[in-house]
Amino acid sequence: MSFSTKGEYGVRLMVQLGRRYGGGPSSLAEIATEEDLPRPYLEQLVMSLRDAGLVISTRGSHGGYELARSPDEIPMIAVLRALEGPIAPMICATDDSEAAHEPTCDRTARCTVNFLWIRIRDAISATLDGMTLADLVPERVALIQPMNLQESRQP
Amino acid sequence: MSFSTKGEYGVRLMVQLGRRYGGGPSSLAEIATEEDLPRPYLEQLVMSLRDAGLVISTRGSHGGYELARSPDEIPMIAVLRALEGPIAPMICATDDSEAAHEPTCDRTARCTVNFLWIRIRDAISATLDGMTLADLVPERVALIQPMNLQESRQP
DNA sequence: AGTAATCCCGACAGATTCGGTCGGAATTCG
DNA sequence: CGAATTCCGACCGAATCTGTCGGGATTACT
Repeated sequence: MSFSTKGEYGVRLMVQLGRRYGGGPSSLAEIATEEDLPRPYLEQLVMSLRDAGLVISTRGSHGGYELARSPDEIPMIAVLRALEGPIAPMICATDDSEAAHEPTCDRTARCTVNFLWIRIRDAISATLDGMTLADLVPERVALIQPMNLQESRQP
Repeated sequence: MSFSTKGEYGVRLMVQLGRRYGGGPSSLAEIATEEDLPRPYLEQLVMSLRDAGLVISTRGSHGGYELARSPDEIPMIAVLRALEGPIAPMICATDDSEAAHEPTCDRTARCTVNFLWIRIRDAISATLDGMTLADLVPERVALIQPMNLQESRQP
């Protein structure tokens, strides 16, 4: 099971915006060139990010997109939720409204199976909860958290 | 991002086989009825499980499928890999051959992004590594690990 | 031997999603 | 005004998902 390229492209877009943070809006054409991604496709993705309040847009000439907040205030779980939808390995394990969605499970044997999806969902959420965009912006990764790269190599 | 119904149906199938473990082969028709799933579709799924060595088949009349080993010797990560393919949130984070697939990443900015996918992958793998089919077979869940259900409710 | 049950296997097919493309309208800056 | 840019909806080919169908191979039972 995998994320789609929406997730990948969108995160790369956010990283680029992170590097440019504080320098005013950047045009999509600029970012599409730098990341070698199709600009019209990025247009679609950035809409989701804008609707989620993660980036703000400036229309007209010299317009573009920029982060709505500083990178360390943008949790990666919010980015991926905006791009890929709710983080749920299975419908019966959505994490949006945390309470009272048990009735969606109708059969008995499946409850034990549900337990599996919930564990997976929680593992992903826990990982994403601990990360912000700042952890992925190159300068900060190199300066502040070099040990994270070491940790993740061979766990 | 989510697993497909292949994963769900396949796991439910395995749980059913877990409950019947030790009682000889069970026909797919039987399991399809009990889980209310389309039998021809289950046929496809069970092929993957058989090819992965997780279940063994007996042909002919009174034939069917049964677990290849006892439930506590079947790690859930093997079940999901057989059903859904490699557990990788993104192509650059496959976990099959653990060494030397860095060269697939060609751009520089993406390396920091790759770091994210690897963390997610590791989180899922770690969760799945700790679970076997025995954890999902109803009787054992109720008798041996009731506290797990408590733990996972509101983390 | 015959028959019923069952796995095995490949082909097909409708729906949905993925991964974009295209064209144009609206907005803003110079 | 004109150029740059976002905004937005429509469209589209390919792949995947979620099955269905038909028949062949194998075995147990009578």
